[in-house]
Amino acid sequence: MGKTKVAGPDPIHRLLSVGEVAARSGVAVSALHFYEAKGLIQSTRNAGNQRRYARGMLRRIAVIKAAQHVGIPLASIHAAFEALPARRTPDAGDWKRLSAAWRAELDGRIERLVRLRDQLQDCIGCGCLSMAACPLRNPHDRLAQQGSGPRLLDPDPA
Amino acid sequence: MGKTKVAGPDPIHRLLSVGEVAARSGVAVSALHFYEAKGLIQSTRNAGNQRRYARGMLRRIAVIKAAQHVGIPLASIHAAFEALPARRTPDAGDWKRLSAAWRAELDGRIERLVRLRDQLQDCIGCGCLSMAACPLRNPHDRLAQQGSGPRLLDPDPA
DNA sequence: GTAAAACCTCGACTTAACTTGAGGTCAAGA
DNA sequence: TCTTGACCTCAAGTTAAGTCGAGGTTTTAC
Repeated sequence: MGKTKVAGPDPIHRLLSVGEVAARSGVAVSALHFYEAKGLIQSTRNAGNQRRYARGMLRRIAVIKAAQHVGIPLASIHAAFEALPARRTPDAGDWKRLSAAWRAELDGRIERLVRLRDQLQDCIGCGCLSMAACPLRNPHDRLAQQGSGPRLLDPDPA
Repeated sequence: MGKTKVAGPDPIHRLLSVGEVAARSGVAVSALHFYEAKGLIQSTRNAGNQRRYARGMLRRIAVIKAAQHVGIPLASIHAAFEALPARRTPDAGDWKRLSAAWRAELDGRIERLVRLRDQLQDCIGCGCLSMAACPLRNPHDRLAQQGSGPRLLDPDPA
């Protein structure tokens, strides 16, 4: 990827082309198209039907990336964005609420992962999956009762 | 799913059919076929070309499920299994080594997730992605240098 | 001995999150 | 003006981890 030309010191209100947004956000042009199709970002069009982005979109994209990075699926990000003010640019308070919600989700996920880690060690490491204490154990005398087999470890509340 | 018939108290060396394994492991028959195609499990065939599993395969499947549950992809599970003794049944020590390796991986993942959670809060929550201290910030003066954009947060070492 | 249940293979479909390519248009510099 | 390079749309491909169905065989139970 060569560098996208940037025409000098941009006036603060200049709209950005899709290539510029891609370069600055580190997201591929195709991904931006994709996000737009999914309703995660918006753009206006110029006379020649090319996308033009307001600078604020960069923050939105940064938030998308951050959320993705911690494993939040696009669908959830989309849902969270729906809760943001309709068309006015979200302010500090808006973003703060968003991050608090995700923080809670992450706390839960971390906690779950810690539990799983410990169980994994007990279960695989014990060398005997037939021990009564082992959650991994699948007792011969208790076959799949619910059609979904033994719920090893814990069910994913996602 | 109706219950699969089990012909009384099975002799300990009887081989299991795919349906029995499915019922006991809680894994669908189609998934067992899939795992076999991927080389994660093995079976022999009877005269009529039907799969027959040694009892030990149940443990292997339990380990697959446990690993999957903590987010380890099948490809990695497969790789880990390659390190197990070729055709002899893995013993306690073998499984112990495996779980230790995964434990380490999980420790890393948890640690990373904790860091990300804290950064997420600082970055999104701060209400100003342009602050110098914010890792999410994408400075105007430092455009994507390596063709992959700013490495927000931290790269995934998986 | 026959019917139902379980099994077989193979190909197509599913979701997520994109990428790649084809075929065509728009914009900017020499 | 002309030629790139950036952009457009839309369709199809990709990976993971399976599921589902069709069409056909084997086993089991009565």
